[in-house]
Amino acid sequence: MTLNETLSRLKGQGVKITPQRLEILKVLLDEERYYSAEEILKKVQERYPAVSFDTVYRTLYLLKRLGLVIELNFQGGYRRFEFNHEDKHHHHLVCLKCGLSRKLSCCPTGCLLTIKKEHPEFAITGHSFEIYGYCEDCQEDGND
Amino acid sequence: MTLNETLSRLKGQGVKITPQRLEILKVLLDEERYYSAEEILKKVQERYPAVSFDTVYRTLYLLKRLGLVIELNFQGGYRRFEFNHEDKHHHHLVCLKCGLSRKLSCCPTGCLLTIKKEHPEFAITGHSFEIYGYCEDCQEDGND
DNA sequence: AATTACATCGGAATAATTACGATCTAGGAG
DNA sequence: CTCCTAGATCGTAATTATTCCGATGTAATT
Repeated sequence: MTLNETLSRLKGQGVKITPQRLEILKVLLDEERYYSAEEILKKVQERYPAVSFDTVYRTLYLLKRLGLVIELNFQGGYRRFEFNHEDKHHHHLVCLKCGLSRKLSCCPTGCLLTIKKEHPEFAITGHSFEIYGYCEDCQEDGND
Repeated sequence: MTLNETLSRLKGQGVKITPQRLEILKVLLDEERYYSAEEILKKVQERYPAVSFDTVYRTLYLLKRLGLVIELNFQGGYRRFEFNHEDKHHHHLVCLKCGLSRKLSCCPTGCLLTIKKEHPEFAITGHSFEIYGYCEDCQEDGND
């Protein structure tokens, strides 16, 4: 999705476009990877030094509620955020070091169907499927 | 795995069995579900009121390193811990309200193979696959 | 029973996230 | 274009989860 498409979609939902929100969106759209809240803050502060964490978190959760951002909970309790370029749901291959993510072509739907049959009493609301490892660049540095 | 099996396995690894560790193990073995660190602390304090968070966290990560405990990162950044009853890797159906978990019979190995072929440059170290929802009991109360 | 390496306690430090009152501003109305 | 107002932001403080640390205690070996 382009920045303009995103903006008009936001306007359509009655969301105000502030310079801070615009900058956060630019950061998210710039690179296809998971960002920590702090990374986003730092990048936005390069242009708007006064931006606060509050704004970053509020904007991220706003975008998440609207389906434009995906949140991932890494092992160790680290949360990261990525722009949801497509509308349809998909999974990721994620680098544990730099946060780079690659979209995956497959989704374990077969498993899901089996599970729904096996546990009809359970109200399933969602699932996670992420593959972790180290990308080409991060394998070279010692990864700990 | 029974408590005794677990204890002898720990002794075999040179781990001291303290009353606190014993109590934490009893809590984990009692019920098949994910616990937050705080829940475990509370339960252990029923018997040993002086136990500290430090001990709980240290013990959990000790058990995790030894493969006896699994850690899961819930949406929202909540970390929870469960005893790993079996040695072989498996996934869970998890209740977002009470933490109850049911072991799943299937693992998306098909997907994994496809992905390995598609991204040979990526060093895969692990994957997560969890299904979220509400268990029978928690559907009745308003779930938010 | 003595020894000692490792555990624990309690509280303080750190880190991540959320809350809040005062101030500011995007975008619609006139 | 200017005014108006709901909603956004700032700066900071509060909250929450987790980790650290020095003093003390203890499991298990000798």
